[in-house]
Amino acid sequence: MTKARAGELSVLPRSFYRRPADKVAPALLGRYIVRREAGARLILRIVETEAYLGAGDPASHAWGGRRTARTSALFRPGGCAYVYLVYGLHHMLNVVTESEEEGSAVLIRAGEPVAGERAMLRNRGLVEPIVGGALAGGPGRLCQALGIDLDDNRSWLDGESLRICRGRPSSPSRIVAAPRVGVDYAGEAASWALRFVERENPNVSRPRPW
DNA sequence: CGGAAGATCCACT
DNA sequence: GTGGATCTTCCGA
Repeated sequence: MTKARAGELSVLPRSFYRRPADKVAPALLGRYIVRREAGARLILRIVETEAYLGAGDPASHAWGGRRTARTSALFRPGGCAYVYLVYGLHHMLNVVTESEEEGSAVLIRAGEPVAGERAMLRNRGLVEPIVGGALAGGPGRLCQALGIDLDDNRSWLDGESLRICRGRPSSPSRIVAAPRVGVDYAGEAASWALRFVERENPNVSRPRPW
């Protein structure tokens, strides 16, 4: 676990998110998610993301301009969180991109522990230190490790309790693009290379595209 | 109003 | 590799 340095903890400006999701997604690799929880600071370095392009993307919750109570946060301005529940069990953390009403976002799929690993283990309901990469490898695990739930839906990602900071951006040569996970229902869009991972990073979820 | 499916994870074979 | 957990949302009748 590498220590976070001061410059790495400056928050990303909202303008960072005001561009297409397929540009934001790779640019988020290496950034730090910083969670404040009861005085403790939990930090994950982002190592895997997926872009969801909005109304024109059959895999997106905004497909065809669909808009419901659950997905309303997806239509907020870039820089907000969109959190929802799948399978009745797992929370998913998304970053809204572009300007409001676009319905585009980036799903945060995996992170590498930088600080607060103890608290994350507790949040996961684990006692023993974790086996390689599984602490926050996967979107459900990541949310559980950080204690993210529907209370975080609609919040800005530059706030006290949850923010994304500059971190150490992944070098472009180590970024791999691949099809998104779990979107077989989306037809041809299931093969679009909108999943971005840091190559060889053990925290990346399955299947590993390298 | 019913039913099906879901941007997942874990345990077990 | 397969199936079960668990429940909200959404669409069609």
